[in-house]
Amino acid sequence: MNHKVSIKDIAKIANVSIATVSNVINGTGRVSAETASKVNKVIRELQFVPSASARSLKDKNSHLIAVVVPFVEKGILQDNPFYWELVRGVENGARFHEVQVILLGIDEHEDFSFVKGRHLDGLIVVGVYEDSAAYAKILSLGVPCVFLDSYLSDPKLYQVDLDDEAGGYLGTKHLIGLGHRAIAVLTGKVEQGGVNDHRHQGYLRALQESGIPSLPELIFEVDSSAQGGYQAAQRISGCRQKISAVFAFSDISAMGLIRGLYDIGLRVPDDISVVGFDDIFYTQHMIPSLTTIRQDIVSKGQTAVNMLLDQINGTESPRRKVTIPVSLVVRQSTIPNKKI
Amino acid sequence: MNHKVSIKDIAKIANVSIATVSNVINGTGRVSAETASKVNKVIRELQFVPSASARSLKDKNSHLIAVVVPFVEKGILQDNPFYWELVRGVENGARFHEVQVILLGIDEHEDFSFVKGRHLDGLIVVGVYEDSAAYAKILSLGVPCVFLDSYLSDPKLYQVDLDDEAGGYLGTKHLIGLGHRAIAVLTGKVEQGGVNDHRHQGYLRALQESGIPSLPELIFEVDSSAQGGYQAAQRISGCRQKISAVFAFSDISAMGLIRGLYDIGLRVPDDISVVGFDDIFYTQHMIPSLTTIRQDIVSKGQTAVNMLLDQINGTESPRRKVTIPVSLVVRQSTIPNKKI
DNA sequence: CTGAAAGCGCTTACAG
DNA sequence: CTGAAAGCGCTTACAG
Repeated sequence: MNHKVSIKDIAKIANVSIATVSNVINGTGRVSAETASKVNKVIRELQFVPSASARSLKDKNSHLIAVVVPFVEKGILQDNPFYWELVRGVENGARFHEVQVILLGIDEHEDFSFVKGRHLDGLIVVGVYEDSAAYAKILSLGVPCVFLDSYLSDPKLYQVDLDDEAGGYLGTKHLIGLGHRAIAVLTGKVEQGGVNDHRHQGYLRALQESGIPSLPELIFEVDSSAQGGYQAAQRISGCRQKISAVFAFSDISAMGLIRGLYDIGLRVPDDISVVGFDDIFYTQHMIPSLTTIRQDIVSKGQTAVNMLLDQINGTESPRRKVTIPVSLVVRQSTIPNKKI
Repeated sequence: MNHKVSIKDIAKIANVSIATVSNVINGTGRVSAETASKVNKVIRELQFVPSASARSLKDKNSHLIAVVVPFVEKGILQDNPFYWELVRGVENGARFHEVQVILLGIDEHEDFSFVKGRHLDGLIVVGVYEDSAAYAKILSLGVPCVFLDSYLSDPKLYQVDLDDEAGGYLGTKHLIGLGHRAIAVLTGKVEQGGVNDHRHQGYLRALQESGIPSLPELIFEVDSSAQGGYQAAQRISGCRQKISAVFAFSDISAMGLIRGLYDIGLRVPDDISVVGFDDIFYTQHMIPSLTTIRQDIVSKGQTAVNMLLDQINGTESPRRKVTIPVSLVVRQSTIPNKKI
């Protein structure tokens, strides 16, 4: 289209130097009100927008951050809608600060060269493990980061986590309160000290508190996916222990589980009670609606952005680690244990 | 951290000029194999990554595209997981071409200055209407665009749409085949010539083909959301016509509807059959699982990226308009009309 | 209060 | 095959 207008064009038309135009734009230096308004007028007329590339070439910051999420398989992002919620939160928080968000899936071969290449101001990293290659590479980048759901041990790191232990505890406690004793858990992949491990710890604490022994055969380490939950149904119904309740560590696996149980003739909640985790938006529309542990995913994303920007701007907030609270939402998928 | 290494550092160490380094990096000009390998070695050693800002300052293209999606309310993205699927497709397609993706929610006040500011190479725009302010502004930008689900009349525009009319036809035909005659539709917001209008046209065609009169009282223009579907349940059960089947133009509203019907004592499919639209991943895990019109959302995103990049690179493909096919997936939510 | 000039890290004709 | 130089659009000391 129309040959891109630059600061030079503005300067020429406004009859000032480019330095002055720059000063007007950035509110730096001292400019007379008169000159400023003259320049601003021209800027408006020509719809001038400063070049981000030129700026970041000098400045050394790009007002660009990336949300880094792991791929499931090569090249394709996780299909858990959880990520969408998170990204919505990040977009929302970033927008408020005039920063733009690049979305980025990574696998173990990612070399993160784009971080340098694009002069990214910072990274929001979701779910990396301490011993992963990605983690090491990210740290070596020396760029501001906020880690989500990662439970990293280094206290210097900025992290946003959920109170997973409390979630595990609350869900289990709820079931115990309903008279259930043989409570199975669908943990998803358990990494030492990771999200699911913490939820599991909460489960154990609740059990212990009520003097219920924890049985290893009640732990099902199946995939955190609908398929994973679906497949678990078989194993649960075939279990020696007559399981009366299941706590799935993700709504998505709870959904698969319920469907799986249904297909082998078991009804929720009549035959088995089920508790999920996350409170993904559609849990309330399921039949039966799902009792679950609620977390505010959008606010998690917003919190992460804010921490990242504080870090970038040197407004070092004292809080390096934020824990988002959870709560229990009781719906229809859990009822008192009838065999009591 | 370590003072950013530039092309100059490489040149100095490799004992060549910066022009040569540039040529090696880009495979341009003529460079002896010897020199090239020497330069490459230094690049590798210093882990040099060229600056995207500096490049785009010269080049005039940034290898950055944006996915533009409308906000529901101010500042927050739609919560329909449909968008996540789409974004996954775009990320995947873009990755393959070494382009990065900015995610951007817009409302009617968006001025799109970031497009100029960031020198974006192109835009993938989801669901804008011909008479919207956003549409006019986007066109005036003069930047390559691909419009998704927008049904714009200008034949010059690059567009990816779904075969919505066929979808509307297939779903309705399926219900008619099962003996249903009083078939209600939950349309979502109908814009003249838009997505839902096309689906509605398909519905009308199927009806007409079977000699079934179309009754205006069977058209429910409720929100394409779980809430919208939920609220429609009341009106549907209270309708004069004894409705035996409902075709919801989104899975998300079908889900809300089924739940709403359930809450007032109506069972799907026994009392009412329901067909959805989209085949969002969890439809197969619902109880009953949902009969729906399937579209491949991920491939829609991929197609859009490819068209956009062809356009950017001047590899003008002859196809300006691509229509993604739909198919019917029969599951448990539809059964023969018993009152026949 | 305002302007001339250097420089950010590249690419691209143009010489040689 | 290789290099010196200009220039992309800004910002930032530094003069005046």
